[in-house]
Amino acid sequence: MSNKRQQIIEVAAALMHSKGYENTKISDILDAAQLGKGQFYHYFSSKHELGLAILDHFFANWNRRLMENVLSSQQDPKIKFDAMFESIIELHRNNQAKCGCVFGNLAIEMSEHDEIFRKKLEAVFDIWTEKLKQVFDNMISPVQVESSETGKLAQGIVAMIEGGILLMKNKQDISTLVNVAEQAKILVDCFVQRHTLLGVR
Amino acid sequence: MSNKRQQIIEVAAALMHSKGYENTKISDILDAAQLGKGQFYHYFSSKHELGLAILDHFFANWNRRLMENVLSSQQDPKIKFDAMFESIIELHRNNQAKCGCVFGNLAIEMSEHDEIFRKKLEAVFDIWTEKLKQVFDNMISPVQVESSETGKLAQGIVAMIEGGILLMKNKQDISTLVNVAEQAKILVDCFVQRHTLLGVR
Amino acid sequence: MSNKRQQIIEVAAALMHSKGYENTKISDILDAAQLGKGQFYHYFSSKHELGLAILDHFFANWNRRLMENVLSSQQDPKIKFDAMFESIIELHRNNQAKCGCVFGNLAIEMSEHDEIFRKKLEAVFDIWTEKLKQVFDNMISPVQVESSETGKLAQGIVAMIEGGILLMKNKQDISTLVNVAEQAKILVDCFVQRHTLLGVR
Amino acid sequence: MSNKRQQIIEVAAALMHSKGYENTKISDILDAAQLGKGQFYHYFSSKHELGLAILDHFFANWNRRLMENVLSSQQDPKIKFDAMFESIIELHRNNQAKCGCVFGNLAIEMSEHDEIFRKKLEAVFDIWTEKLKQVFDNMISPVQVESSETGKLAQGIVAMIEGGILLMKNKQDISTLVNVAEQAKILVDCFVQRHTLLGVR
DNA sequence: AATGAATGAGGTTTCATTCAT
DNA sequence: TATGAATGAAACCTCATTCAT
Repeated sequence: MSNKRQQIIEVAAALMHSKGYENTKISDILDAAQLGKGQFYHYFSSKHELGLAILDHFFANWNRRLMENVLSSQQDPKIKFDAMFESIIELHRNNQAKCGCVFGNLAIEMSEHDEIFRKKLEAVFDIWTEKLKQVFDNMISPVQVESSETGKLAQGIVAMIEGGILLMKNKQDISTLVNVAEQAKILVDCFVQRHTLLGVR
Repeated sequence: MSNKRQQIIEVAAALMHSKGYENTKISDILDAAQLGKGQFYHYFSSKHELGLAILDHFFANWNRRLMENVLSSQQDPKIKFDAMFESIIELHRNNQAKCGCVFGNLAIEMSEHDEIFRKKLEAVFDIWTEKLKQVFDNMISPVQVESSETGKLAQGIVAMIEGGILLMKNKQDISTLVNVAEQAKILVDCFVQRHTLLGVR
Repeated sequence: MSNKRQQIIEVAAALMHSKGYENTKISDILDAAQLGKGQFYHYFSSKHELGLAILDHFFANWNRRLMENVLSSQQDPKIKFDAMFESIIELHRNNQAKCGCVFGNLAIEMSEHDEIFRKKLEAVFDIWTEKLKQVFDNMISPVQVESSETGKLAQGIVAMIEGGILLMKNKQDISTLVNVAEQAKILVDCFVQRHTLLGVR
Repeated sequence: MSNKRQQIIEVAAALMHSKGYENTKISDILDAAQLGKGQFYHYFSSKHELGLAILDHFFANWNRRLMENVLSSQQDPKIKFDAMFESIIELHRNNQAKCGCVFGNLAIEMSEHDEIFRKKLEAVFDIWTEKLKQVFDNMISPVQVESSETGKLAQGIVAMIEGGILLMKNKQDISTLVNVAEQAKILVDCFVQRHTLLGVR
């Protein structure tokens, strides 16, 4: 895979994060990457293919940064859970709280009318939910709860984060996300308390 | 306000809910409304103005249906809270869980690059949050908590709903939203329990 | 059907006759018709649709001029047959023997890769063959031959004419077509002689 | 002449036979020949030059297969004439009756706007006509007819074949060509009969 | 000889908006 | 009001050809 291709992906990824798929024009990309008019189709067969490549690019980064480095580390599950929020908040603080979550953004823009995007994005949210579920399982272990319980909690937490980012993007204010993260922690604390108390009994 | 103008708004609202602002073409609207191509600019000065009118239209409906009829009714706050979820879930079930929330959709598409849309949408979420806050205040009354507490919870709940709708739209499966609603209720229950117990003391 | 649409068809028909489908560019058409850039798609949904409209236009003219006015007239079949050649030769003389037959041209350019064009063109050749068959049937009537005999002769004559036009276009010399027409008449004379002699017996 | 050059010609010939000159893209050729994108201009100065080389390639094959092996053999002229049709029909049967005659195809596509192609193609048809004329001269020998008579017949036969192939390509049905070949033989039989009877007298 | 990146003109198509009637 | 024609910038994409290595 050539260097230029990667360069295009990176430049375009920033544009697409900020402007969405449709509103990112190929000419914008080529201008930003300082490439000639005909170059784009040397590296991508279509704008759609680029969009998917960008999604893969974001997925890879996110997977490494959050799923592997944070949620799969050997630390205490509570610490991992908190670290996830720190990482997410840090990211959006760097973006002035304006861009939102690429996955959420694209889910809203593309899911209804593009099945390929929809499936890829579904995988992102599924992986996230599953990883969080494992973290929650560990939080209450050795107590065992019906497996679907932690899975449902995990989905609720992912929803809170995505919704929190959405509100933050609209308000262009990071504190919105910070507050929603607090609420998410409370929900998890509730859950843990309920189940560890039960376990102790 | 003429009849035709309202007709355009209603037809366009459905399109914009499903396809977003940019992907809704004026010609699509006029085709769907069975109006001549020149009609549009008699009623709207630009596509942008139509977009805002549609947003107002959605706001008015939503305000009446949810804010007034449900959240401002004289019923028990818990019942109102549950009724809100029922109403939301009913709406999305009718849409085959595919369209998502117009406000969330437009927030993601427009907030970063269109300040007017951003402000209007911000108002929607602010009103919602404020109304919910009052419901939560009533749930724990006569206990008094620091005002910001219920406000933060309300924001968390709005985030959960928006995030739940986002995940639902991506999965095209209403059960996602149903589950997230459950989690939201749990969070509120936790809150209420914590504060009413304290209050009793 | 608007005037401009017809104007575009006529301008484009001349270009497509001379340059073929692919080599006729929409910008050429708009230049020739003195229309602005965006006009084309007001009248046609695609270049392909225009191509088919042009084909219909040529078909209508050809059908009226040759099939109806000449081959369906009440005259003696031999006279009709000769008149057909005169009409065809006259047409190509006016074109300096350069353009060839639109139907033959498009058959060669489009048949293999465009089923819609192929079918429309097939209809042209089928109608022509059928009309000629009837003329031949009349030439030898009241003698009856197996029906397929005159049909096969008719197909052979159509082939000669199309091939004659092809050679003429390549040589840019009308005399090629004139000679091939002579040969075609000889073939028909042979046929008539063989069957009327038999009939006399 | 290098090996690769010949390889390009052969691959491109097949493409150009099926798709014509304009619709055969250099990148298609290089893909099909499994060569790098920069290779083309080492072997050809332009697409135009390649087109002419392909024409020469087809001409050489055709000349050997039909003009020399068949029409110039030492056999009886009637047998040679029939063998020519067998060879042609065999060729098109192998092509599923879809491609048509390269020479006819290119004559229609190129003659009007490319004088070099036109001349080369004219030579093909002239050679063919001349060779057929000799065959016909031999059929009626020792009877002598005015030389132009057999020449005109020959041109008529070439026209029939090209027209028959054109109709066959449009119908995608080999039986069209088979029938036209029958009609061509009838025309020649007529001619021979007329002149040998005269000659016997 | 060989590779694939680079160029850039130009192709079809889209669309918000304006104009003429 | 109402109609649809007109405009033209700009979108995505194609492709013959040239360049750098």
